[in-house]
Amino acid sequence: MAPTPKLLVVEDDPNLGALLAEYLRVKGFEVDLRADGEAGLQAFRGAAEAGGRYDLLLLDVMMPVKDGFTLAREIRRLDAQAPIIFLTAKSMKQDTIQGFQAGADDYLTKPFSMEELVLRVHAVLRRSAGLGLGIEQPQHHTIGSYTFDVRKQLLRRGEEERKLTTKESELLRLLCLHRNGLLERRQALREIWGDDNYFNGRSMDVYIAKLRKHLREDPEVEIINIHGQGFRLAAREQA
Amino acid sequence: MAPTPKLLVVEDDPNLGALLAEYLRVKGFEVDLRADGEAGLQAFRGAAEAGGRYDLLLLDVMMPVKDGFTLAREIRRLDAQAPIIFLTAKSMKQDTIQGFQAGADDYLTKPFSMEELVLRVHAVLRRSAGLGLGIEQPQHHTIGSYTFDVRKQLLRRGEEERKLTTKESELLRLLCLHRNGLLERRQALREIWGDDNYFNGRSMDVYIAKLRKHLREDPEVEIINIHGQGFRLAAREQA
DNA sequence: GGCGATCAACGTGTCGTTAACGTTCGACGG
DNA sequence: CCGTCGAACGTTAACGACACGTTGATCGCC
Repeated sequence: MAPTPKLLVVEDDPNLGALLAEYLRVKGFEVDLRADGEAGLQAFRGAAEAGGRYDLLLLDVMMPVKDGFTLAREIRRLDAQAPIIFLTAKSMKQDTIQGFQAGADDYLTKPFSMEELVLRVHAVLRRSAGLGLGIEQPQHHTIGSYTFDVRKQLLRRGEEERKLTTKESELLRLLCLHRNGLLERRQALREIWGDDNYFNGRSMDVYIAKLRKHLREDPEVEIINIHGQGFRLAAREQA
Repeated sequence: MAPTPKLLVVEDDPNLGALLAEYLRVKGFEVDLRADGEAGLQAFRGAAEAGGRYDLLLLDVMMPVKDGFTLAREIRRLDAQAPIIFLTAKSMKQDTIQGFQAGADDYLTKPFSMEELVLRVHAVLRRSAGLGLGIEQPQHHTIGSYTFDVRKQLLRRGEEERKLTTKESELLRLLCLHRNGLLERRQALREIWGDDNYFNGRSMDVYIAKLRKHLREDPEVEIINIHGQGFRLAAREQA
């Protein structure tokens, strides 16, 4: 997921579709937009034939020509692990919705906020990153004498157990993935904050400070700044 | 359970059935799919005659020809310890659901996420591995010094015995399934309430409070909030 | 009416951002 | 080398937004 993730949005409402595509592009995604299921399927096929691949599919459920669920089924036949997020309408009956939702990696009920959408997209991409290669995203890191549980946002050292906030956790997670290497400022900012402006940069520095505080009981663990570049988590893998 | 576990999925909705089967195959299971109870029974018999055996059955409850519950009873006559997970609809009455629970190792309420399904499948397989004789897996949990009977909705501690309401019981059940792990807010809301809006969220908080009250006699049992993520039931498995 | 579930309201705590100010870094000219 | 300066970074505190906890009222259904 290092470069810009590629999304396919299939949404028949042209207004909403354009809005979604535009917003997601601003947030740093590459977006293809199609207006119905048939066109969506063609886009998916086209990408596959061109040797490419969508990282994530956003499918409206209620569409003319071919609904989102049917489309999902056909796509899953081509690529069974393509991550899919459904966009469902509030007005749908629970019963009819059930089937759709069951096959999704996630789903959003309209109306939803753009912010919420981006959050979900990131979550699903993170989960499915490296899935095809059978590389499970580690849920658990060892940092010197600490252990860090990503999902539970918990940092343990012996009996001590600290709850981390979401941002602390996300940042520490990225640092762990680049352990003893360089975590670039921009990359971290874009992945966690979605945008690297001045203020987000300051915010990130605040969180670096918080993490250093959390980790300072083990003198062998350090978060080192590389001026103008980023940060490096210096720590050995095993206690 | 060392090699690929073999599952039988019986689901009349062809869309959902295909999705389930494909997803589970991607996740490393061998999957047979049947569209109604009668066909499901034949598949089960066929496997037995061929000297084989399914490791787990996933049965939709509402099906034409032969519903999931009837099918389960007939299968249990042939193999009393066949692990079974039911797929139930939200719209079902609680009463009938409780009947199903009696014969189930677990059940999922539609809509559920694929992730959740795989989690439960693994859990049941783990439990049923090396189970020995045809002991029906009782649907009850140990929570610190409490025991929780899901079917009877009873929470016991020593001589004390509290009746739980339906919602209390469902919520506690989900917490138990994720014991010491994270039960995501959205997931719980969707599974129990069917929708995660503001008010359902408040409602769930009300029930979390009630459960904490029920469980506060054992100081080692805690329901911990993970801000913005969900809840964690911290408790040891055995008293 | 009694009970369970939801709704509404309000208090409390947590989180993330921002501001403010201090410190370090590195380039550059003397 | 050394001194200077601006930019980048470090840290703390404060604030606003919002998630959570709790209580009591209300609704709907035996």
